[in-house]
Amino acid sequence: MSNIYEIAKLSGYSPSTVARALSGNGYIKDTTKKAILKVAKALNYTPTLAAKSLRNNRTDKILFCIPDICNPFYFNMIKGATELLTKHDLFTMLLYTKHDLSEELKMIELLNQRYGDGMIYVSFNFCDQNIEAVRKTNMPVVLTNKYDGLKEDDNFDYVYVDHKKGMFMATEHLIKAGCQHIALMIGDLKEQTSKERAEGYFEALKKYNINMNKDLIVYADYTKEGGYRAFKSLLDYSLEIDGIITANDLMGIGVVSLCHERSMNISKDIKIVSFDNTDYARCVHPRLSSIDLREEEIGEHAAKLLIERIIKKRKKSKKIYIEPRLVVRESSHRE
Amino acid sequence: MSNIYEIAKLSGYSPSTVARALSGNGYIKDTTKKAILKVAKALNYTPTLAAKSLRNNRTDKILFCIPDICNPFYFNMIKGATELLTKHDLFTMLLYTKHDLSEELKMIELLNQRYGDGMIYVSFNFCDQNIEAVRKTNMPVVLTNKYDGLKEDDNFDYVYVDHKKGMFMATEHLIKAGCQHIALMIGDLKEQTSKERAEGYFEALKKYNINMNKDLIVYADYTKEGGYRAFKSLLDYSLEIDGIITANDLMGIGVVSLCHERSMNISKDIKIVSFDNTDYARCVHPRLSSIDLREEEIGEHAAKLLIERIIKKRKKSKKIYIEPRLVVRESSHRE
DNA sequence: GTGAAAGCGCTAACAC
DNA sequence: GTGTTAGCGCTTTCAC
Repeated sequence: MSNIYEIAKLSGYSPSTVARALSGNGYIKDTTKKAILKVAKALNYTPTLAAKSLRNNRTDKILFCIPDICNPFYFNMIKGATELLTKHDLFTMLLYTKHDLSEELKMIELLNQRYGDGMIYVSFNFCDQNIEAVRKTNMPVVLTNKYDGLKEDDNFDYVYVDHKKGMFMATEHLIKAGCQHIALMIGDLKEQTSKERAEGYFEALKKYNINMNKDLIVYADYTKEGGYRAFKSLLDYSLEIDGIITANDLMGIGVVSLCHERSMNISKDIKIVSFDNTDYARCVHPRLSSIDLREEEIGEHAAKLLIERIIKKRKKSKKIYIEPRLVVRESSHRE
Repeated sequence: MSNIYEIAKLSGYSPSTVARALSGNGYIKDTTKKAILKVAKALNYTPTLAAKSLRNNRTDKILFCIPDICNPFYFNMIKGATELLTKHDLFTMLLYTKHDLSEELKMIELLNQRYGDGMIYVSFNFCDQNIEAVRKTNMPVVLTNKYDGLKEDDNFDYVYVDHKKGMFMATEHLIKAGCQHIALMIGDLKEQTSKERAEGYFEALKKYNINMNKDLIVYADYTKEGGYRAFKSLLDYSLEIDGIITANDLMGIGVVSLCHERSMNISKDIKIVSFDNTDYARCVHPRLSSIDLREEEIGEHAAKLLIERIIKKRKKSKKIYIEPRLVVRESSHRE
């Protein structure tokens, strides 16, 4: 690796003149600049990031923590964010936390060590531990979910999609389509996102005076296989079911699989609405109705907030609220 | 941010003693160590990466370049690699290149600036330009594909899956299942991976004395929509087709969509084999037969090679060869 | 056992 | 318009 001093030696100029030539800042004669750049090129010079960021306290990188890279739900979010960040010469560093708190804490520690200038933090479960760790970093962090334990002087930005409302919309849609026995397939209610979503389901049932049947709620792990198994146990319980909402598309696909296996007619025998509106929702037959959480916009907004903090030095926190959207497809058509 | 000097001041010890306490290296009295660590904790001290890596010429990060995060093909590869790297305290930094050469060059430039200690480089198209850029970095890079233009003194590691053989297996499978008019849906043949795969198709046809019909080859862009459109144009050409191989699962799903739309009986009217064997292959009905390229193992091997270079200082290059595998499912069952 | 000091490569303030 | 210098926070060698 060559450095500024080598270029200085070879070109016969001082290191600071070399620096001027390379950075474009400060006064410099055109001929010397050219001469220096020529030497730099010959040496295949590239600035060393570590030195630069030690000096400037900037890394030009953004940490993007996602729970799971295998879930297409995050693709568009990543895309939306990355595109905007790139425009401001910020690189996106993807880190995946495997849905695991201790991994999340490691990533926050990375921010603390200044692996990046800021973080977009996606988690299903903001809790006291991870939020406290984020507080300690004292760095720009955008949360992509609500967290109810915020303190008075907390200064986080966040982009919030109303999961509860999304679930309300899904449930209402099935009710209006004529369903009376609507099952809910959801994750661990200790996780905040699952909890919020479940609340939307309860609220909709209440509004339409439908009695909640606890046996119609099954728990699964947000995977296709999990959805398949959970739906099987539900069916084997021999309950009357005419609609089901799954808390993500992958589980929805698991449900579809089993319907095919058992020759159930989707939309006639049972209507399905899922969550996330990813590519997967359009892969199966019939295609799944799904709640669109508008991830690309979440990503864009998160990036925007971060850019404001880092580049424009905004001090006050901002909260952005995004409305979910119901996308109706064949899996829940009225006969 | 606190640093070693602050801790030194507050604890009453010199910076170098503080460093000893924090690193665990060198002689230090147990009581002073404890005292120093206490202060460090009180100040919420974390070492600054930039300073560390400037000094040590190590970042403990690995750059992982992938063409497309939206393609589940890479998931398992990332998983396989990350798990191994994590065990050696190397963090994986995902960078996606959007299938774009200039983006790839940017990522290589990042390596040059020592954003990471090494790189796992996935590309559909290793060409003189990107390979030359990699050469110039003089850093450990593992290529996950073959590149024919290697020079005598090149010292790259690579993990190589035989795409040609995979395609040969797919084609042979359809032939043995009774297909006579096998279409091929593939990407731009200027891209090396597409080209290799196409060769496997030609070779299999040749071996079984089936005349190659150029009209049966369609080009698509490795997306579901692209597959759908390409297959449509193929059908509208009113050719006799009893089998089709798609160069990835997403295009395969596009084909399945159209089959459903036109009420074609998959496996009876037309047999389908796709490539990659991702989750998507098991999402549709009937499930797709697919060539498994064993991505998780690719990732693991790539990580292993990199670790050997970085930690064990291996100097000589290594090449690892992985055999593809055919996974037969309902889309290509013999009647 | 502890302290002092140099240097990784860059930037920016200041001197000439 | 160019050169000198100090310092970012850490590690490591040498001195005591």
